[in-house]
Amino acid sequence: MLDARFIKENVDAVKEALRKRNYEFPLADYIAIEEKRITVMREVEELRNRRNVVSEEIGKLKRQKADASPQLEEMKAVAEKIKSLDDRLRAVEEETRALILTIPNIPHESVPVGRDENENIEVRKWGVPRQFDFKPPLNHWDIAEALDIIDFDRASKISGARFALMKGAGARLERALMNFMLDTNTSKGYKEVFPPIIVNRESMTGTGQLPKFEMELFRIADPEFYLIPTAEVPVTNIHRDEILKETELPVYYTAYTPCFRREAGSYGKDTRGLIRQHQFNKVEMVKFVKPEDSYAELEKLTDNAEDLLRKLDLPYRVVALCTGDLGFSSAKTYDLEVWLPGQDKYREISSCSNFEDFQARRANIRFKREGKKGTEFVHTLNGSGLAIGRTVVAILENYQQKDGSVVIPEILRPYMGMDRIG
RNA sequence: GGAGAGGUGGCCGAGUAGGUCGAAGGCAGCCGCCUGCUAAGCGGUUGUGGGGGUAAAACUUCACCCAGGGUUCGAAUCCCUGCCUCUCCGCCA
Repeated sequence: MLDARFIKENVDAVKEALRKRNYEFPLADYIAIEEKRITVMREVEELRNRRNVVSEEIGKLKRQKADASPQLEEMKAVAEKIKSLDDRLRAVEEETRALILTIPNIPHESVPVGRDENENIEVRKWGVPRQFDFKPPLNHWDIAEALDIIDFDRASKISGARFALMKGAGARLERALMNFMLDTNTSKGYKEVFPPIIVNRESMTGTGQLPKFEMELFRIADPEFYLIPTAEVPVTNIHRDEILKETELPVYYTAYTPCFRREAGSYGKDTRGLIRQHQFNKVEMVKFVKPEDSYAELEKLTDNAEDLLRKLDLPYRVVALCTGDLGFSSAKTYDLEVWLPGQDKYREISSCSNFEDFQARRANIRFKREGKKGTEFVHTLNGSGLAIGRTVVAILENYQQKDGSVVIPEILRPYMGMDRIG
């Protein structure tokens, strides 16, 4: 959420930001209603002041056993007026809040301007895609089914499309990756947490999934809850409605959680395999930092995610998302894309974002500077480290052998208790 | 699922015959004083958000005693609903 006053004082900048994002928004309507909100608010406050003053008088008169009927008469009218204006104020407030919650974040000045994902900018590349002495390299689902480590058919019997049943070494690989990632992240100062994975509406609003993206979430109807689409939601909301001490910052968390996504509107995409599932595992990193540090922290966060890929010896590239491809809440995002020989292209495996104070304002996460009065919003960041299902895909495809087996990356062997599947 | 108890400021904890309560008192914190160090002692001070105001302050005003409604000229105090916490019983991994 943007600051209401900031919008008013920087109309042109906001307009420009929305335009760069190809985002349609009735900004003029919003500003008009916001001005009305202030006007009505002043009116109500003036009346309330009058009420406070006269009510005190009435109290005094009554204690002196004096007659207060003229004041009582006046206050009756005032009270009525307050009530009706209050109703109006509430309506206007709801309207402004509903609107402001659907305005996306303003892209950072370093974000490349572009229409869609085709205009994202490659920032760097690491590793060299392997040359196979057999052709063509297989898709991960063919590899996995041949090894009997992922069973898509039975998963669809149990649940439906876009679910997977991991078996034997496949299940073990999933668990090994989870542990490897958590161990690596905690060694870099991230505190491990294991949060609830069903959350309330406030938490979803805090990080920006609601109200705009209800269609992408699994919802539990009664009582109302939501399944998290990413650990970002519960972990960022750990500090919702809190005021942190300056000395506590920065705060780093890492969490493994299952994630649940409707994938509405992606019916044709990635229908086979593990790439796009309704349920998948992910290890996430989340940071709460001081505003002046957040862009340096984004670079560090991205490097932490990259380090996982380097340790697994998987070729990848880093892409800076352009303004048209940026997520709703994000001010700047780097995507990490891992090389997939089976698809002959790079595919997203991590997304690292700086939300600046956009989520902090929604979730009311503040901090207090030493010796200064008042509070400020923190900056929040998060990044996948990493999406586990897609890491499995990358390992199967990059480490496949001519005989159909898959070599386990060096660093995972202690976790796997084997150096080869099949 | 059944039966009770409770939710007050950074913390502890007063405050229910409705008015002078943003809220006693204590602790912690901060600023002074004092004590050759430390402790004790003395005085003062210390919430958040919004509006107005200012160069910035000062200042002023509204709201906030879990949340949302209601009663009333006036509510931390009365009524209703919800959420959360705790205790006992049942059930259960």
